[in-house]
Amino acid sequence: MKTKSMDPVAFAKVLADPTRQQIMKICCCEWKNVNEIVQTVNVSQPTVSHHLALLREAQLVLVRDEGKNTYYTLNQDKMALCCGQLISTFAPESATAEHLERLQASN
Amino acid sequence: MKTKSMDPVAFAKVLADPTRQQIMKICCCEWKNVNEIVQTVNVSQPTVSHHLALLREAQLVLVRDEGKNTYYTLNQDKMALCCGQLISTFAPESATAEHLERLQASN
DNA sequence: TTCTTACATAGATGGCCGTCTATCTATTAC
DNA sequence: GTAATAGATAGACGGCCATCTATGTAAGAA
Repeated sequence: MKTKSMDPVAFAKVLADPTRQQIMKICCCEWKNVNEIVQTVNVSQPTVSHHLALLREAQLVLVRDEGKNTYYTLNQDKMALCCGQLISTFAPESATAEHLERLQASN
Repeated sequence: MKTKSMDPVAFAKVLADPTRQQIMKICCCEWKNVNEIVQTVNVSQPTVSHHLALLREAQLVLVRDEGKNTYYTLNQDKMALCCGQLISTFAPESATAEHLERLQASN
């Protein structure tokens, strides 16, 4: 599956919540099931499920079902792509943007 | 003045509005006064001033007073810095993150 | 001074969203 | 089968925020 970009406003809205960013950090670089996430954050299980649903719709997490458990991990490629889009839109003259441009051209 | 980073949640909250992103695009790479911005977006002048105040507090715009007029431009360095922070936090294993790391190390 | 233009501020309002409790579904164990 | 556990869904509620109108302030023009 090819990773596509998304509307920068929608992307920012997904990031604009402390609980959601906490969840994203928890399942960054590793797979976590819902209970593991619930035990770390300070909100109820339905609230965590709600946030995970938003992240899933935005394709910012990858999901894997395994028996009774559902495992989530952060979709880093999508994150990098969306952040790159922010930079090329809102910091096109920065050194960072030039660097990413070169990186993209070398593909 | 040295550009500092900021809380990623606060950063995302500022970006999480279509009118605000529109304003940011308008004054990206050039200085615009408030009336020029008002004439482009579809909201009232006080609403534009409100958004500009938020962007100013977040130091995502630079301000220049000139007689009756107030000119704004997008702070691209701050944008690049905050986006870089997002990448290193939420996409640390991506190729993009590695490249930015090298870029930062070469300073 | 008076008027006008540029912009900011104050206060009100309506809608969105993060949270909760309650419940439902599905899978495994007994 | 029943029970228990994992997770999702539904509905309600409260707070935050984007927007508006009205007004304030400051700077140039007449």
